Amino acid sequence: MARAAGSAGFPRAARLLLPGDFARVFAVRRSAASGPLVLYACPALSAAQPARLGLSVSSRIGNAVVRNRWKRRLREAFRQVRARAALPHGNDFVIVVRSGAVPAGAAGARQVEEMICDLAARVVARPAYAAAAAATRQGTAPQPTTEPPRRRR
RNA sequence: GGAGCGGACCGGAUGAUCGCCGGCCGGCGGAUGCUGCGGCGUCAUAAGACGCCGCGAUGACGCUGGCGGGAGGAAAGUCCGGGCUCCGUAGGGUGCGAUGGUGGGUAACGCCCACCGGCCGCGAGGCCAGGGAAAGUGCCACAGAAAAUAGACCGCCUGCGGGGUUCGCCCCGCAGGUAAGGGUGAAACGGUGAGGUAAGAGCUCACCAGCAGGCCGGGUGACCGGUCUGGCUCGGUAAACCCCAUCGGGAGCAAGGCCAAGCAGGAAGAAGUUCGAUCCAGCCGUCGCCUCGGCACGGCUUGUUUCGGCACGAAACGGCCCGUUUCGUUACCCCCUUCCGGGUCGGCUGCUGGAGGCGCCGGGCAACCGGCGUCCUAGAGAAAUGGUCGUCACCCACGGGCCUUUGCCGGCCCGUGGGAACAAAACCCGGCUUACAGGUCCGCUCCAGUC
RNA sequence: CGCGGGGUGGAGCAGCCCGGUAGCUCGCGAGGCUCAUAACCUCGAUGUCGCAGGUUCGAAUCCUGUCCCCGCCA
Repeated sequence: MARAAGSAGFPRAARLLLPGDFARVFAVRRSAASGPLVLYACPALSAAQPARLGLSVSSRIGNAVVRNRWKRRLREAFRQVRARAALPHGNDFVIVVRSGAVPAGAAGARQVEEMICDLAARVVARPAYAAAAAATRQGTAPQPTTEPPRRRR
């Protein structure tokens, strides 16, 4: 099991790494957007599990340096927020980057942290999300995990 | 001092703290499998419980501590070349593609070095797809008479006819000669001089330029120098087709190997029988043997087994042909081929020590090669090398002070504010190309000044 | 990783193979027709042919390099 949520570390277990994880999060279709970021959320299989993060930065954003800069900035911000226990447990998040400019410096880092907290709180607070969470935890509706994400075609 | 040419190199340093990736060394827990990890099933849900399978005392797994390591000169673009892996093998011709002075370097190259030739620059130097146009085909707009086996628009000359005349000749037409002169064009079929002619013309001659061939000398060679002969002169374009020479089998680490898990199969298909050998079977024969049913030997075949040859079909063989190899050829099944469909996309490995870096010596003009010594320097995988706060160094702007100067310029110090590029390994190397803040060093050229 | 296509007035496309004049439709501007608008008629303007270099007398076209956009395969 992963270590306690109060820890400041950011182990691999706190990351979304498999294509299936991403597909499940996108299939739930619960998102909020603010500025350059879009945050997708999905109830995890166990509600006590600490929050997990996945990143999606397309090549449209910039070259490899810019994309890596975004990912590091977001991982660091997520780590800080997670250490303060400011994120609701039992959720998986995927953050999609929409625009190119990376916020720099300490002020930029704080800004990103606030943005993540705000977006996560907004998505999780919705009534529809609570219903989805209940359905997932019941185990009666595990369809989003197996359903392919490209339904809009 | 100014302007410039060629080459080599650096790509911030350091500290605190919090993180990430992988390596090594520990500590604690840890089973006659009830406690760990992975998977499956059932039940349930807040973490879970139970069962089964596999792994784990060579220590799995969890927690935790320490040590040392962690992007580039282009890691980039993916434009070439190789290693490596698989395609059972990597053959000949043709096609296709690439390359294109010569010699060398190299694992190899479209790369590098040296040299040759051409062009540019006062020079240091720079650039060049730089084989063949007398093997063939095509094209050369507009202008111009004519644009490629040359060609008569004006002009010049001769002859004939007509007309005019100041009797010198002039004008018009026709036929012919002529490439000297005109003008066009990117390009007009050698140049100068003399002879020659009705006028002219390489028509002839001398010299020069250029072409082809022979010989001599130098060089490994590209080529250079000299000499003789020839026809007297030959347009450009091959980054137009083409010819010649050389090279190239295909795919790519998502290659390939192992483990786990999972699923579902279906449809269609062409081509043989003649010959040789052989096994079995049957029939016939034999002054053969004998326990009278067989054995032995020989021959035959509408049969039959296997092999070979030939023929046909398919594949290896992703252009085609030949050749080679494999499989198949009465029907069904199997096999083979083609088409459609289904499942997986998890883990381990390949995975980093190599055509490797540095130093010295030797060979070579050099690229590079050889020897010796020494060093170990990233291995991620939704993809690690980062965040924050300082200090120092660098650059820019502004302000102030000092030095220098007639002044501008310039130099040093302090303060404030800002900036700090291009860009991140993805199997590994050798190159090429492109991007790049700022800076360092070496060699050389030209111009000006001083001694 | 491997491969293919494209970049031409404001928009969408021809022209490129086989070099010499950049054209079509819509749009835009002016004028006409109409009481007026649309439609229609006449006229007109607008092009570094993505960029750089080369071959050629001459390049949108041929060659090389480079930048950007779109797509395909596993």
